[in-house]
Amino acid sequence: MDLLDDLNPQQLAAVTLPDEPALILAGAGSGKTRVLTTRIAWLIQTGRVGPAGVLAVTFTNKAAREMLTRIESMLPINTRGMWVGTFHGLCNRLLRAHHRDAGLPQTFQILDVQDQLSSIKRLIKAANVDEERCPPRELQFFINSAKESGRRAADLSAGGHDRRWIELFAAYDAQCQREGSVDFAELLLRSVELLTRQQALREHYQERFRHILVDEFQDTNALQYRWLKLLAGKTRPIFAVGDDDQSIYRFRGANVGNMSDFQREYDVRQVIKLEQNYRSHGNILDAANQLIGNNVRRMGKRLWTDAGPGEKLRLFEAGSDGLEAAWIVEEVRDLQRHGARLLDIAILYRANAQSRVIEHALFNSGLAYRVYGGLRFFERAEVKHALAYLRLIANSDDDVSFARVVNFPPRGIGARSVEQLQQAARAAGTSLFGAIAAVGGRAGASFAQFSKLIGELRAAAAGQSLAELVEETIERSGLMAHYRGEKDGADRAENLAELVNAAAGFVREQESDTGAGVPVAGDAGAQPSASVHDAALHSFLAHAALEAGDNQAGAGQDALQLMTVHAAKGLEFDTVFLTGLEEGLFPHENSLSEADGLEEERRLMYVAITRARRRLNLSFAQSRMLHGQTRYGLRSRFVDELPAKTITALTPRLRAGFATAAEAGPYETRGSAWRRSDWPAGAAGNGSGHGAGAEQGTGLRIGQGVRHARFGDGVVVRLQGSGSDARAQINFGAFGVKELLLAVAKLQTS
DNA sequence: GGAGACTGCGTTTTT
DNA sequence: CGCAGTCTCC
Repeated sequence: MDLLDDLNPQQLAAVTLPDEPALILAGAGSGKTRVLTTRIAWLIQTGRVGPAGVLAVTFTNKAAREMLTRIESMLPINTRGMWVGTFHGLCNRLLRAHHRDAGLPQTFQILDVQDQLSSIKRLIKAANVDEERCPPRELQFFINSAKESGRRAADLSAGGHDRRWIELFAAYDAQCQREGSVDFAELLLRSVELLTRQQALREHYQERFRHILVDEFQDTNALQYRWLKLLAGKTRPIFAVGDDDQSIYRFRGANVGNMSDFQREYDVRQVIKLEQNYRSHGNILDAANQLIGNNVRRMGKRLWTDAGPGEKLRLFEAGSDGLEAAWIVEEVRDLQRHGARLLDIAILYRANAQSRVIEHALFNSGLAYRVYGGLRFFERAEVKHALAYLRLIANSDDDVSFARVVNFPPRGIGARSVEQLQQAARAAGTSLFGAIAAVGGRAGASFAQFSKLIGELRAAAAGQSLAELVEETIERSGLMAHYRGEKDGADRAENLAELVNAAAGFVREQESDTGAGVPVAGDAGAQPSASVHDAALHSFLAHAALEAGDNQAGAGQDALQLMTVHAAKGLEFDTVFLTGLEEGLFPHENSLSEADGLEEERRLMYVAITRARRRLNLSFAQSRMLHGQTRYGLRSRFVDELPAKTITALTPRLRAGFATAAEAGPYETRGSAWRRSDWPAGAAGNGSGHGAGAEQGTGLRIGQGVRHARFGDGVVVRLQGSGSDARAQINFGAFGVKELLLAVAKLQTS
């Protein structure tokens, strides 16, 4: 059977496991996705299950798509009946099909994080609560945490929580219910409640889904686990794939404990470990294994490869963050000279703020780069504005959207008018839109005009394609004209135009197949939708909320890949630069006070290391500009946890640094081959201007040795100001650290 | 209603 | 330092 060709024994065992609960511990690069998809294909091919009996859950849309693509390439079957998607996408599908039983309008809107926040802000204002006493973000976190642990306001006791918060939680849920909107956590909670309450429905799905497969199981939260258990019932096997060593989302509610709970609760007989790694060379894996071995709470796993040791890891100590960036530029150029593509090189960091210095250096060097993790397409303000109009067309009671665009583009409806309308709405118990008739005067006339616009767009929609509706909406709402008239609005206007394309593309995809996250008629208990166009619009809006879209265009271009370690999870690169390996930054200082915080940081480091296929470059800086001031960091403890024999330490020509000599503690350099550093002329200047303040023009840089007539030999630890105000802090050892005005002080460089 | 000053804040973030 | 969100004044 060619499906099973080339699987290693453990993979084969996992793929062909009998129908029983299974836990697959899949190490980084061990062929996890392959096992998951081959398992599905094998189950179908051997007739153990039909496509409609498969439920496969992932966390990201990308992973879900990848899974579908692979299955389709393995089997000549229609994946239409299969439920493959994200937790949220599948919940959306479930709730659309059974909206009545779930107590929702069929047209319920999905609130993304921003929508939810503005909804909460509106609520706080309406309840006359002081935002100081109740920060919206904190309330949002409170509500989401509660929901993700399966609790509603009624389930919370006042003890421990502020009673006001619980009241606001209840009021928020009531507001969402009234407006027909559902936040991300609600999608899950509503589904869990629906399945818990409706026995017949639950049994229907338990009967239907004969095999349930879960990806990245270590990232599931309490509610998602409950959801899985409800669908599996007592009989259906769950095939859970995960890696406890790659659990890095605890701060978002993920509970690694689900893995051992699952093992216990389902009496999993055999945990299959996938430990053969097909990604990285030996030295990289040795480093990863030794590092993660320092974690106490593990299920236990050791990656190995038959690819040979490969290159050693390289460790670079930079004088400053700017110099670290300059070094990366040099190294990248070197790799390029040896034929490497930029696309295969990643620069990773712990926190987004670190990217700026690196971007600066890359920009000046002319190297192409792409930063992941910014605003995504459907999260952009202009796109959200357009979507708000579309949502109003779909459901005029959507107050979130109403408030967002009633005066955007500006049409003379101010805060006072909106307040007036809000009062009228509250008095009459209607939505904002529904209260328009109750407002008189000039404000009333403005509102009526807005209402007319929405009504006309809705009427026109009946005879239009989705793309035409989108286009007409952005034109007649005035959005397009607004951005065209703005001096920096060209990009935004372009994004609006792109939204029309996105709508057209979406419809095309719908027609060719039925992807996850789309309401499907024909499921048990499904209620037919009102009209074809309505359905298309609603699907599109759900799609926009559930899939934020690509980070940016140009993904395939040959450019360096910059991202946080979190964002790199699941990806791999020939060469990885892992930067900012300093105490306080990685591991992050905030994590040290949390229980299990250090272990999670170490798992993060483990994820970072295992991204590299051939080359892994580690770096840290003696000084780093953070929050407007220079900080001196020590080398990360994680660096010292790596096996010395896998590392080559590099050094810049001038290593006499303040941090090194006086503060860095045990600083012997390990590894053997010291590299004769070949700084390009002016490299120090390159990294300046940004990281280390006034390096430029002073002829000095951090870490440089200098001689003063009175204080003797010293080391530059900080530079600030420029021109005649340029000053340097210099450590003169016995004389202490002095701040000198460079225009005055006579310094000799040494 | 909107541009420009002012303040406060600063891990990570699949949906 | 750089930004996002708020405030103030026209």
